[in-house]
Amino acid sequence: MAPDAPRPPRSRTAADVLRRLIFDGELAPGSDHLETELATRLGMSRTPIREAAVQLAAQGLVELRPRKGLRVLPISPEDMREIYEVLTELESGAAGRAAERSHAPGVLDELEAAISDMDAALDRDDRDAWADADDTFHRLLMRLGGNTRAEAVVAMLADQVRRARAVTLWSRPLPVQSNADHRAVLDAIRRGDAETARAIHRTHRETAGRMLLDLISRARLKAI
Amino acid sequence: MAPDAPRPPRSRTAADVLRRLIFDGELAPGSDHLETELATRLGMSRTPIREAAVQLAAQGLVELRPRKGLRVLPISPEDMREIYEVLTELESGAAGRAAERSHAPGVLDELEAAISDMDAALDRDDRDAWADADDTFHRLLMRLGGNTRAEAVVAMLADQVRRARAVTLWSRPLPVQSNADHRAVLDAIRRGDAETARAIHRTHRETAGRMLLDLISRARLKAI
DNA sequence: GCGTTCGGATATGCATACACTGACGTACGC
DNA sequence: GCGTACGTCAGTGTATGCATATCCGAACGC
Repeated sequence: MAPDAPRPPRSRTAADVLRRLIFDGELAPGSDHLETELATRLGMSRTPIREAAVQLAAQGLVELRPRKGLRVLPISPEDMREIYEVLTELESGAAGRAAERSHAPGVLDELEAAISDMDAALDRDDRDAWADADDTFHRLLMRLGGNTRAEAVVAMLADQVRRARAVTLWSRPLPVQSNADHRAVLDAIRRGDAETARAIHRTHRETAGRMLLDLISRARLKAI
Repeated sequence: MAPDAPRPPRSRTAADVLRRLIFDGELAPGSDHLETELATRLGMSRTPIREAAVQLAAQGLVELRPRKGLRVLPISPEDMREIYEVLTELESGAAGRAAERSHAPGVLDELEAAISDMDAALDRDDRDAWADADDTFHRLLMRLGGNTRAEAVVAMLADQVRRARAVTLWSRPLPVQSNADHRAVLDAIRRGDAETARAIHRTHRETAGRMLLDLISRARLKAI
């Protein structure tokens, strides 16, 4: 028998469920939701809902407007630029540090595996699988950077743009260049070439950011 | 008469007061504090205290441990390294972008003023005033970078190390090189020389970080 | 003497109750 | 007809009560 898992606190459940609802678009960007309404919807009282709301607000996913309810923050092109700028700096820094450090043998293989998964997904034209593997790659890369703060910040910002990807993933060109970049970064890390790892990843993110911004502005999306 | 300000929500007061107590060291690093105790101390019920606690936890200032109370997180040398790495990357990025953008006339003068304040404080050997002006300089610099996310992240991390400065400020050498760096960054921004602004500020932060780490490890401080 | 189990004390997590504030609509005055 | 003032109502912010889970100590067994 699995030792029955202790029931997670309701506030935690609330935060998890709300996050999922936001990512899935069930709580649309820009929409308002009263605490009472959410409490009923999740089958709990307002107290844990409020606690979760405060956390999500601290992570920049929602905004708490007294009497208006909790508003799911839309991401404007300007927000997108900001987020990608920070991602670019922190991730390329992590790539550089990853190259400077030594790693347990298996770890780099995981990165390799994520890249292979992306390749395979591209062959099948399975964009969702590609996106998942891409997430994994970037998450592993941050882990290799050996800076938990940077990791946490990047995770938070990645969450903020996650919703946007649902929109852009299907209208963007197939991300083939992306994967060449990933391999080049991995190679540089293997060789311990910090400067190259940093530079390539920086360019990679800058390009991706510009492409997304372009996509969004072409689509006349004022907010996502 | 000033239109009487509406009374701020208790939860906000709680967060502000707790932050101050932490910075002032009245809630010592590593110490535990029960919600009930804090509620009594701040003259309010547990509800707003909890809300504030969740916020502070999200900012990485405290940790919520069921039944142990809220624990003021100590900063280890390792934490310090992490934080300075992120500060280095985000601030130097901001310095670079600040040089690329154009600014309203008065704005750069504020930066200049902060630097002068630091000079004056150094002449008086007034380290507290120097630290305040240094804060102002770095805050303004981030503002000039034009990235509110980066600004928020940096502010959060600066808060995390604020306590440490109380310890290091008095044992470190007089920060004279610091000010030369600041002027050089400002000059580069004025000239629109992004590359130089970025590079100098990066070196500035790297040096400061190494110095602090050195100071802390010399003092055998395992945590602050 | 040491380990284990049981019981009590206690802090928390959550639900609920309530007062207050801000918003909106209506009605009145001009 | 337009602007203003008042009343009503809803939602939040906060307090409080309670059930539960956990931790510590003591007592018992080995």
